[in-house]
Amino acid sequence: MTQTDAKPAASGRRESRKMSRTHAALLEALLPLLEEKAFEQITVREITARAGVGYATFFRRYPDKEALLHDLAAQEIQNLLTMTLPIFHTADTTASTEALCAYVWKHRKLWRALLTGGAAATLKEEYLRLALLVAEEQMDTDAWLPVDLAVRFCVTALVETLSWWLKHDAPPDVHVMAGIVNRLAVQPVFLPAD
Amino acid sequence: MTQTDAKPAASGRRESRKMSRTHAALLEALLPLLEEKAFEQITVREITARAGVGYATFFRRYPDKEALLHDLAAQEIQNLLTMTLPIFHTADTTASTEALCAYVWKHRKLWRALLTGGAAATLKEEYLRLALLVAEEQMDTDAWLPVDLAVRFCVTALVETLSWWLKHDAPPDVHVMAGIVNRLAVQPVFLPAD
DNA sequence: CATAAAATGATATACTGTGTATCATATTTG
DNA sequence: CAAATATGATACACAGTATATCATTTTATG
Repeated sequence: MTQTDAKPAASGRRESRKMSRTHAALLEALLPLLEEKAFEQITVREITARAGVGYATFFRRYPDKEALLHDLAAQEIQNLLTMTLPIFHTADTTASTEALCAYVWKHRKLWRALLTGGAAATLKEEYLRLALLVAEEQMDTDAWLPVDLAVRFCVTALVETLSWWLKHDAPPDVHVMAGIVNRLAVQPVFLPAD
Repeated sequence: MTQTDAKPAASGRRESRKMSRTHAALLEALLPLLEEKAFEQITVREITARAGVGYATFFRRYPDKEALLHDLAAQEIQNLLTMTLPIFHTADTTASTEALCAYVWKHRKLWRALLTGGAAATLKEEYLRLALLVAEEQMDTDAWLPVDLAVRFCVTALVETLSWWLKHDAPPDVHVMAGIVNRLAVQPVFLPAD
């Protein structure tokens, strides 16, 4: 994910091997650190030390820690969103939900780091931002529930249930988890009956 | 809330008038700051400046910012939890949910500051901590949903919907909001039918 | 292969914020 | 009034961020 274009630098200039190595080293250094501690208390020094890269070099590529996290997560978030959207266009939401859970489970090492550390809040915000963009046009819930609240609820419930899943000691299998996600995060939005 | 026992200091020693004034000044200084910006980017210097209190004096009472926030919010969180619990012991959850929303609306100035700033995460954690303590004994959901996940979901959904409510420009009235909260945060846990 | 361009490492520096220590002053308590 | 103590002001050590500089290494190019 994101081997290229970390810092497009305006004009399309290629990334030398050296830059690529530095780039990859920083990305690969963050992941294990996210498994160890919360994102907020990871220092740039730790990242650069683990990456085997000079401290100042970090700021030549990223303006701050958050940019590195975004670079690491952006593509994965987009993927997850792409798998989330079909849920709201199908009569039977079960299949889509199960596909979503299967995807997360397949990439659970990455998602565990992204969701169970202190990075979760940042991740959720970015996810929410993208989701709200496509919500107005694509998603239509019943009038009793404002669309923006519906999106917020779904994303929040999804992130919460998934992070519970990924940090659980004896996690339910994909099918069972999909059922839970469906009932907690999806169905409530589509059950308008009073 | 919490005029007394901010720092029990082991042996029960009374709090002089001077201490009380300092104590109250700090608590009352945090609230307006929370309405202005996220908790993380509020500095101790700002708090003490607004409280009209020396910088070092802050650390004589609280070990850090978080302790002050906790002191400010602890009682309110307990109150909210007390109003939340009945929801899970009644057949008709509507009445309890409505009482909860009415309470939050009545204290909306405080809760808006607590939930819509960067303090929300800390608040939610504390709320969750207390809720999990009483969950095992009091709350019983259907077997398909692990109790700890049920509690996490409810608290998360509750905090999310309430903070949406409090930061909304034209917020729904208490009755309508109670209906939304009921459907999004409460019912999903109690609708076991497949 | 030689040379210019570019990225890096190492280091110094400015800055912000935290938390502690000290001491003179003001206030409370007995 | 006198002792105890809370406060204000200040200095300080410390950690982390972000920038700047320059010598060195690597890469690109003729």
